[in-house]
Amino acid sequence: MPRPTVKDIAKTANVSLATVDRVLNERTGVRQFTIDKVLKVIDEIGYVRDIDAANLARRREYKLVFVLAEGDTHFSAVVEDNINAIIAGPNTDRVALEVMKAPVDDLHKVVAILGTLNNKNHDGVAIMAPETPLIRDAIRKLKEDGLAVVTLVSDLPGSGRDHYVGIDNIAAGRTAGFLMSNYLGQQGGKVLITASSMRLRDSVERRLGFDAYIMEKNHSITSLPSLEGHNRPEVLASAIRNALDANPDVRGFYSVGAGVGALLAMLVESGRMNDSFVIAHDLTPQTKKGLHDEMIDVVIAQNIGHMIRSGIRVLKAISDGAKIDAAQERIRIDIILKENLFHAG
Amino acid sequence: MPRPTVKDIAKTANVSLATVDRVLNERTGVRQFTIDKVLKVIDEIGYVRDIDAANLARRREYKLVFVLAEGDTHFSAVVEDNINAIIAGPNTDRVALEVMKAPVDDLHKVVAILGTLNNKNHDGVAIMAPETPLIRDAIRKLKEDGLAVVTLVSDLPGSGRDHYVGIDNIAAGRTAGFLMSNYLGQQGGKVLITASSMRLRDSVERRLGFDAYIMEKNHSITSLPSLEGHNRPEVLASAIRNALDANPDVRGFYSVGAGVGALLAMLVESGRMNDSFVIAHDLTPQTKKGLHDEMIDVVIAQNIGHMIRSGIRVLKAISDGAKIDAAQERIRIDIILKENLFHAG
DNA sequence: CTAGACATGATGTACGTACCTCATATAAGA
DNA sequence: TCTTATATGAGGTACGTACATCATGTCTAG
Repeated sequence: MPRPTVKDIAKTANVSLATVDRVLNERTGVRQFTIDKVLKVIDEIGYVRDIDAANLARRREYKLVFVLAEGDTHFSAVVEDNINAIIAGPNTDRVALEVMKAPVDDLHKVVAILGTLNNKNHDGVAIMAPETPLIRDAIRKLKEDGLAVVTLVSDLPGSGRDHYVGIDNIAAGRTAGFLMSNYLGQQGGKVLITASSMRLRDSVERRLGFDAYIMEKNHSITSLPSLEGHNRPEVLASAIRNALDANPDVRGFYSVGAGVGALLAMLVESGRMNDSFVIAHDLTPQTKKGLHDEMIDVVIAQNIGHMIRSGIRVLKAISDGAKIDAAQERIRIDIILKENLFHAG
Repeated sequence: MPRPTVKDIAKTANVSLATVDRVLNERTGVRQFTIDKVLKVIDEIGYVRDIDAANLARRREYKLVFVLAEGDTHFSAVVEDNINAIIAGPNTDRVALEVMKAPVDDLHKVVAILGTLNNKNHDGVAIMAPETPLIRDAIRKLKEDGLAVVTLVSDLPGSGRDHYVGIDNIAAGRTAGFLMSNYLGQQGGKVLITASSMRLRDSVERRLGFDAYIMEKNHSITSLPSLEGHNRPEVLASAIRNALDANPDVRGFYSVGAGVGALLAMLVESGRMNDSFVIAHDLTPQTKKGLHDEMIDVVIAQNIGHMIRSGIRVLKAISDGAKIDAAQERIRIDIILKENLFHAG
C-alpha cells in the first residue's frame, strides 16, 4: 500500500484538507482539540511529508554558504576545490551553494562575513574556523536568527552550532599514537610534533589523543613539545632543525596540522628519510607526494568530498526540521598508506 | 536564474511541449531533424530533468532487491540487519526494499531466486554471492531483461553487472600486509592465514594483496597456506592447531574471511594472545569483542550502512539512466583499532 | 438579537513532469 | 484527387504539497 498523503489524513481525521494543511504548516486558526486530533491521526497512519513534492510546491531552494578561514593553503584549497566541484556540477538537489573566505589571521573579517548572513539571504552556514570567543558569538547570533549552522573539520563546542561535521580528532590522534607505537615498538624513542597553530581545535585535539595513547600504552616513547609554524615554512623549518640538534634520538614525526613541506625538507636535510616513521594529516598534493615518495608512512585523513556532502545534507535536514541520521553522517577516520592511496581519490 | 524547465526547451526550440515530452521520453512520432533540434537546445540551455518532479508525476517507486548468499552467519547477519533497518525506517525516498536469501552452500537456490526476478517485478538487484559460472549467467540474464544489477562486497567481474559496491579487496590485503610488516619488523616470522572458503572472491583478493605486499617489501615474513573452515568452526580449529604445532614460530594471524571464533579460541588455547599480531576483516559482534579484549589488533572493514546506501543510490541512478559519481560511491577501507572502535559504530 | 471573532470547509492555482486524447497540417501513395 | 500515414500542436489531468481566497458555521460579548 502506498504511503499515506494529506488526503488520507483528512479522510481519517474527518477534517478538510485545508485544516490538515493548517496543522501541518503550523498556520493559525485551528482549535487545539482539532490540532491534537489531526496529529494523532498523522502518527497513527504513519504519514511522512513528501519532502520532494513539498519542495516542488514551495519552489524551494536551499541557500547554503561555506565560510572558510583560510589557513593552511593546501588543505583549505582542497576543501574549496571540492565545494566548487559541486557548484560546477548540475544542480540537481535544489541547493544553491556559495563559498566565502577570509585569511585565518584576520578573524575580524571572518566575523564580518558571518555578520552579513541572515535568514533572508540564507538557510544554512557551514563554518571552518579557529576557536575564538568572537567567532562563537557570531555563530550564536546566526542561530538566533534561525539559520542552520554546522562546524566543519574543527568544532566549536559551546557556540550553539547544530552539528559538527568532521572526524573525531581525539580518536584520530589516538590512532596516530597506535601506529607510531606499533612501529617504534619496545625500543621507543622521541617523537617530534609539528603544527601550524595550536589555536586550531583540531590540532590540539589530535595532540591530546596522541599523548593520551602514548601515556597509557607505551612508556618508552616521549613526545616533544609542539613546534608551530604559523604558516611560515622557514620558521617551522628552523624550529625543527633546532629540535633535531637537541634531540638526535628522534625516531618519529607527527604533523598534526599543516607545515608538511617544511617537515619533509628537514627530513631530507637531516638524512632521516629512511629510518623515521612519519605520520601526517589530510590528503593534499603535498602529503600525496610524500606518501608516494615513501617519505610519509601514514596519512590520517577525512574524505573531504564526503564531508562537504554530509554538511549539505545536514544543513538541509536542519532547515527542514528533519532528524539527522547520526550514523550516516559520522565522518570516518581514513588511514591512507601508499598501499591504498590510489583508492582514496 | 532558476533552472530551465521543459517549457524553456519548448520556447527556445520553437516546438510544443508535447514534442519536447516525446523527445525526452523517447516516444515515437518525431522526425530525426526535430529530435536533433530539441536535443541541441537541451544541451545549450543546460536542462536537467527534475527527477523529483518526474518521479512524482510518474508515481514511481524503485523496487529493489538484495539477494544474499548467506555464508558467514555473522557478517551476512550484519548486512541483513542494516537493510532491515532501512526498510523499517520511514520510506522517504521512493524505494521499496526487499531481502531474499539462500544458504551459500546451495547456490542453485540463489540462482533460482535470481530466476524469479524480472523487469515487471523489480527495477534493480544487489547481489552478494560467490563467483561461479551459474551465478554469472543468472546475472547476465537479469541485465538482458533490463534490470539494474550491482554486486555487493564480493565482485563478479565478467557477469555484466553495472557496478561493484564494496572495497577494493586487493588494496585491503595490501593494507593488512603493511600493518603486519610494520609490526613484525625486521625480525619477521610466519603468518597464518585463515578463511571460510577461497571460492569467495573477496577472500582470494585479500590474500593476493597481502602476499604481494609481503613479497615486495618484507622478505623476512612467510605466509603459510590458507586454512579453510567452510563455516565449520571445529574443522578450522583443528586445522589451526595442526598448523601451529608444525610452525611454532608463527607470530601473525590474518583472517581474510570468516572463522574468527575458531581463530580466537585457538589463540587462547595456544597461549599466544599477547605476543601475536592479529588482523581480521569486517566488524561483527565477534570482531568487536576481539578488539575490545585486545585479542585482535586491527580490523579491516567496510561500513556496511554506507555500502547498502551506496548500493541503493547506484541502483536508482542506473534505473534513471543517470551518471554515477564514482568518487562518491567508492567504498573506503576502514582500519578499525580499539582506539577508534567506538566511532566506527 | 446581532456584530464580530474565530474555526472550519470548499475550492482553485501552482510547482515540473508524465501521459493521454484530439485536432490539424503535411507529405506520400493509390 | 482522395486516402492514409506521419508529424506536430493544443490542451487536459494527475502526482503530493503549499498557499490563497471566500463562504459558512458557531460562539461570545454587548
